[in-house]
Amino acid sequence: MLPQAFFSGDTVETARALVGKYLVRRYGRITLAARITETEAYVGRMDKACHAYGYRKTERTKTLYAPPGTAYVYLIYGMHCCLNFVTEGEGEPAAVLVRGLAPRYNQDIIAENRFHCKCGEMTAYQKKNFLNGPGKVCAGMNIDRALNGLPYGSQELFVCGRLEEAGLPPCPDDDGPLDLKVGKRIGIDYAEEAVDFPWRFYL
DNA sequence: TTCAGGATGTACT
DNA sequence: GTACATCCTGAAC
Repeated sequence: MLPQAFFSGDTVETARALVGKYLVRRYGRITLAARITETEAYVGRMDKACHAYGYRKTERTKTLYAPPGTAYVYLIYGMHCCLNFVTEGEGEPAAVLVRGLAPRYNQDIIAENRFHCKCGEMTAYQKKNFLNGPGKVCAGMNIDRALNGLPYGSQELFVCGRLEEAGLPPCPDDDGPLDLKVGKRIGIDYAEEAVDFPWRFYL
């Protein structure tokens, strides 16, 4: 498991560093794992796209002020959940949004959560649109608002640098250098000058 | 393969 | 009442 200190530094750097790491989700007797392929940084201090812009503090945003590594999960567009990890020091509202994943362990269960069918039964369209969006990430990994505020270090949800750290078989495809790309964030057209910040990282 | 449009509930003004 | 860090469907090409 990555140490909590991984999340305590600069938010943009943390977003960059999270790409290629592994998200591990445990519930009941089930363990799911997936590689993080896409992230975005949100910084309340000066970022109009962030829910806590200008240190706004409400019932929803209070989780952003929690210690680093805390899970921030909220509902968007009335029907989808988004998963973030809180960054920087406690009291400093910032987070990294997990926008995309590549399944690595128990793919059949992830497919079941997402499409109510097994991996082998997915259509080409479903394979292409498996976990390539924040709402899809939460659906596949069985993440909802019940996890909002979960402290980092819980066995229910954490991040590790290698699958072996979670007792899972490694994925040889993941060896080698990362082809990391940088771009503008998505779906924040209202955020004025912040729409152009190059705070999105993806493979 | 791309596009437009609708679903849907909560937070905030 | 308005906006929202989205996803899916169906139709056209």
